[in-house]
Amino acid sequence: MVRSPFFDKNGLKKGAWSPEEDYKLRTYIVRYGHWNWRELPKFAGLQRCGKSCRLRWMNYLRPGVKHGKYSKEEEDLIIKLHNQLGNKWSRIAAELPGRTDNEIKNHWHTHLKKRSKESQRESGLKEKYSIEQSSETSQLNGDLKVESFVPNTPSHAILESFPLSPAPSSSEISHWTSDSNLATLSSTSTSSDWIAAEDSLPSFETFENTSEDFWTQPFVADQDGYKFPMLDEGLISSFLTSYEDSIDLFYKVMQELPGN
DNA sequence: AAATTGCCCAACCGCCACATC
DNA sequence: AGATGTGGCGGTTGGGCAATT
Repeated sequence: MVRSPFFDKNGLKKGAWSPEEDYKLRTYIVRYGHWNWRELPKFAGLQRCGKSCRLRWMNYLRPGVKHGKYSKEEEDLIIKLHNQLGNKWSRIAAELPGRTDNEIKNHWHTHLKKRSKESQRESGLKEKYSIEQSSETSQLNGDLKVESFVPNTPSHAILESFPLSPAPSSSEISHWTSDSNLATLSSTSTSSDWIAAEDSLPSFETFENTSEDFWTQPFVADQDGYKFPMLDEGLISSFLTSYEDSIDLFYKVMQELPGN
């Protein structure tokens, strides 16, 4: 489905990401943030260009990114927004929590473009029909109002269905309550080990907001060989604890919602 | 069962806007 | 004011996979 991995002339890896690469990128960003995409791969131990890392993070690894089936409401909203904004995928994505511009763009081209054309044709036919009808009926009975075609749902209806967005899905969160299994990984670990370890990682956002001068600190290397700015240990552990607490709370709330 | 076709989506590429020097 | 660096956006592509022949 994706390009097979290969190395370009500059020695940079291209193509599909391995679980190990995902793990390295996610671990690095969760711990230290994306302070500079160009430099980040070097520090994270990745043979990728910064752009590739950014894309992988934004479209796949970032907490809260939803994958899988689109709801009818989401599809209607995409069509509506596309009618209003055109191919402004990032603007459209901003209205759909958890969906990325890339994913929406793909979904549009593979599913919705056809549907949109069909409904436009239908509405065109309806309009034509209604004009013909109304001119006929008005001639006979005077004016008659014809209901216009309204295929869309208001955007707030979608937004209200994601009260805590952007946030990880409940299935992701259930794996994020500790990062204890990270320490057990090594170069001999299997793909599923890397995937399981990845799923245990928390978001960086809270931490990022906590320390404004985070990236002005000098760099050191941690036990995994990652380089990162020097930080107060207490700050890191308080971030992890508070994040885990809020995740637990969120998970509890999700379980108590109707339908769960 | 094998070959062909078309769909789907992750990832790449080029360009642009903005920030910084 | 111009050069350079970086992030972000939108168009396009490669190739796995399921459906069809």
